[in-house]
Amino acid sequence: MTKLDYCTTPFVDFNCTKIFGTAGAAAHFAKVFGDDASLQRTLSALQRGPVSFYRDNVIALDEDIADYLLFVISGVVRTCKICKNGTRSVVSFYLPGDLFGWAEPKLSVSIEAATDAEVLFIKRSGLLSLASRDVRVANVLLAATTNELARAQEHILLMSKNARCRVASFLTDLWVRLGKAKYLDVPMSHQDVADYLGVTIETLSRNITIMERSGLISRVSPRRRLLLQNHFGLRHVMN
Amino acid sequence: MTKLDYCTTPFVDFNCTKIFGTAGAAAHFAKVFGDDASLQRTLSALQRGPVSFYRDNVIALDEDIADYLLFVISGVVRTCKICKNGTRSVVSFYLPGDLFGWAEPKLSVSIEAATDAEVLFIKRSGLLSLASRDVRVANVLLAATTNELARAQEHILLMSKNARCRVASFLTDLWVRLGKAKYLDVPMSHQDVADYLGVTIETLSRNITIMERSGLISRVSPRRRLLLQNHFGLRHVMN
DNA sequence: CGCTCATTTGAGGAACTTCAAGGTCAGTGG
DNA sequence: CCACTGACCTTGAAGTTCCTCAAATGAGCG
Repeated sequence: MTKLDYCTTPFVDFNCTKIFGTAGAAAHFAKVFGDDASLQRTLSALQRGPVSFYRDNVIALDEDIADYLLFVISGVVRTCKICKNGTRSVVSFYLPGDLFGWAEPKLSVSIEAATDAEVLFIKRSGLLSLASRDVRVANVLLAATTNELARAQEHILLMSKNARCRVASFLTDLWVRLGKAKYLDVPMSHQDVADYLGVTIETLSRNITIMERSGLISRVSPRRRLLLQNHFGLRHVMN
Repeated sequence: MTKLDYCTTPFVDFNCTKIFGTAGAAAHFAKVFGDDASLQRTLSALQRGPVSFYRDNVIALDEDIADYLLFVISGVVRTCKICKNGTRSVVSFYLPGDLFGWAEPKLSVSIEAATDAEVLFIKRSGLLSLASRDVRVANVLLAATTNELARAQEHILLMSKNARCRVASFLTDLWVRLGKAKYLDVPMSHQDVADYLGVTIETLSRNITIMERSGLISRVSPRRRLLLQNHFGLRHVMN
């Protein structure tokens, strides 16, 4: 867990350049909500953005009123909590295509950009009333929520395992979520990963080294690029 | 974490005596769904039970198809997972009034009675189509899900703290969920609590002893009855 | 009373954290 | 081009927490 002095800048930059126009956002949206034109129009009336954030920008603070759901267009968004003793825990990472923010009525975590990221804000009340009229929307919302719940429960299970297993599981899971590319480019900092896994960065680093030495993974040239070499072995470490 | 030999009897007793009639179930239901008579009739057409389970009975196995949502009428229900190395983790406890079971499409945990318990089964598909017609039902479902999600996220935060903090938080949280009675009668076994907190029963026991010695709590005569004496001190231990 | 099961206590060892130092890399200015 | 800087990651050594194994104690029940 990080100490408070690692904490992110408490600065909301709502005026970042909009990289995507609404067309780009709609394309991302279509993957989730389908491509019904009239539905898309209704949805785009509810949305605000996309808004761009730089790494470590705060998107919404703990205790804020949760009026908007968030839809990640690019980058990685983290939800985290700083406790009184100054340690930080990362509750979840959200990748492009993820829809989240169901807290009622206030946030219990703060929402921050783990990398440079673009986020769409969708008025919660509007989406809810739309869902009561359109079953497709309701199903998307239900799916998003149950998916997030399933992920949270997996996270709980992970946290009662040892560090090696947590790291192996995290890397494999991230590799799957990012589309099983040849290389795994870990997009967030090791500090973020460590705070997500409930270990120190030193323990994280040591366990990556151990797994590298036993031939399960290897570090490749750019900053945080890994090659998962022995998936069978990784699964064994994951239990 | 428990070893496999502590595991629950893999035996489903669907023929236990029905203790409550439908009237009793309806009363519990009304607290959640309101007391509209016609809505109650529609709901009772979807429900099955209440079914009684003895402690440690399996209600539904991991990997089962999740056709039904569960509504706890009495007792405590736990969801848990046994991993390959034989250790068990408890993901969540559900108390009377809790509605849960949103896994899609298969369960990823098994559902078991942590104490003798009565459970109502509600056809998922029926409840969903009812929700698309009745906003009240939809809201109840949304509230149940977001509530469960919030609880899961709290659990994640808990798991990255030390053992003392986890135990204190668990006891306080349980005391609140059970209605802040004078005494806290912990309904589930220490093994269940330990597996929920990701510590051994020995660590759990030692930390209860330590908190008792420092005057935060005290053990009272019946089996697992505690008195939370110093709520301020407890909050301090919880961070 | 004597059985069983659940819980508590103790001692030793493993895993993880803490503290401290060293290394790597990209950006910056001489 | 090269040294300097700061952010980030890695490594080492010492200390703490928690787990494991083992035994004792306590509670409920025939």
